[in-house]
Amino acid sequence: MNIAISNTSEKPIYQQLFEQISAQILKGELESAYCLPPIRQAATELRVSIITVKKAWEELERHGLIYTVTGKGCFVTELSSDDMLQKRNDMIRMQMIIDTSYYKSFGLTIEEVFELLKEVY
Amino acid sequence: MNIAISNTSEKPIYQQLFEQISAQILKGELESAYCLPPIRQAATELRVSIITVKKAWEELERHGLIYTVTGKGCFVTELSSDDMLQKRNDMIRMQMIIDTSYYKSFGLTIEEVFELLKEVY
Amino acid sequence: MNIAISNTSEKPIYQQLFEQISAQILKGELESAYCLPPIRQAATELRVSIITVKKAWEELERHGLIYTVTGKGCFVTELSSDDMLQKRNDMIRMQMIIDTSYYKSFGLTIEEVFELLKEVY
Amino acid sequence: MNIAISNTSEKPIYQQLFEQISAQILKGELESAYCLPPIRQAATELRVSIITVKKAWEELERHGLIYTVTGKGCFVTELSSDDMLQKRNDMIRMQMIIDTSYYKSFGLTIEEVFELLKEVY
DNA sequence: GTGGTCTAGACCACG
DNA sequence: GTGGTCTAGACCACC
Repeated sequence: MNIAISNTSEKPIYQQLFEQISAQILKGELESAYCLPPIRQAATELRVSIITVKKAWEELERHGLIYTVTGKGCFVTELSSDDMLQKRNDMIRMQMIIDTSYYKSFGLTIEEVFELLKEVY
Repeated sequence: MNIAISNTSEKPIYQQLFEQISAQILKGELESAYCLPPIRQAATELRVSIITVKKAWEELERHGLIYTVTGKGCFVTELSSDDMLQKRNDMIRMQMIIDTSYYKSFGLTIEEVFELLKEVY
Repeated sequence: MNIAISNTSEKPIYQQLFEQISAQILKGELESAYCLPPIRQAATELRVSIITVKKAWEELERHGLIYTVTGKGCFVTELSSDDMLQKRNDMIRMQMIIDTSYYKSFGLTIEEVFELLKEVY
Repeated sequence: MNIAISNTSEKPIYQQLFEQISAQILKGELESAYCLPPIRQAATELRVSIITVKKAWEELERHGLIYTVTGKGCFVTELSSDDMLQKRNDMIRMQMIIDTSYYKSFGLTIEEVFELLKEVY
């Protein structure tokens, strides 16, 4: 569990959990069929509520990144590299649509976006 | 008042108001010393509560984009083009720091970000 | 009329008027029996509402600093230097009671107040 | 909650709340990471509206004196004694600039201010 | 007329 | 349970 949680962030904790674990899965850091720790253990480790962990796991399952075997645990779905790349890009693109709409509202051209992004990155 | 409000959006209404108006000011669409509509009128027009409008206006004032004269109304602060560009870029950069941290968590290089961004923009 | 008005200040304009004129009177800058400008003229000069000027003049009269002769104008009350000093100190002391209660709430001793005041003055 | 509220004061209630609590924090009366009472409870105790409390809390947060964890509560920011002294003096100095401008308008020297202040304190 | 403040009461997301 | 948001409606000071 290599997770960093910020209690003060505006992002809900379950969302932080979901984002970080899905990123790890899609980067290939968590192998296929890897068994996630039981939610109670994860909750203890991360010092968050069980409900919070459960919500994050559900979100992962809804995105097809893990599957639950009742009584056994939660396992990382087996995905081909292509599928992983596909899913990764889908998730990023979805976020980018929101991000760019913000930039556009300020009248930025894509060149200006690149310029500023380079500074920040 | 050229404002679009989404009641279903996850973003609070006052935040939407703030973002859109600040964008309009920093794009130069609202001239210096322009008098914003009275909060009660704005609230009626936009079909939101007075308090929601007030909260947005307060945020604008806190960012130095407008100033309030009690009993008279709220006016757009006079800013030089340089100041406006500065403030605009500050606001965007602030958002970009959040955006890029998300991209980075997926292990994307800046080139990959540009690639995907170009598709979306 | 040597008056500076701030529209953005939190202090109401009539209060600003009252404070500045009473200060001028009690500093002896406005001679006894000096005739203040008619409220309409003052309002035009200062670019404020007649009502605002009237309110300030009323406040001055209530404090015994001017007196009104209907149809003739408003005149500075004749005061001995002692009376002036007395009134001046009364006004300042009244304000100081409020000011010091704020300092005290932070647990400041009078020595610390002096220290900080010296920096600011 | 050792707070005294004056409904007759010219100062808005949320401002009174803010001033008294910030003073308590900066005097070290409220320990770091101390959890403020829930806004609803505070509102009931103090017999004011929830919104009034919330506004005061927001002001405290904006000044970096507390931080909010949604769903958990509001906590006093951990500050070093130096930071606390710094912030305390900043707040007082800010007020003193206003206070002294009033004294100055009467032509008072700093010695005269000290003299009168000593009487009042 | 304007904004400033306060109230009571509701619904939601998060933990 | 917590805070976050939104609503409708009221009263006040100022201009």
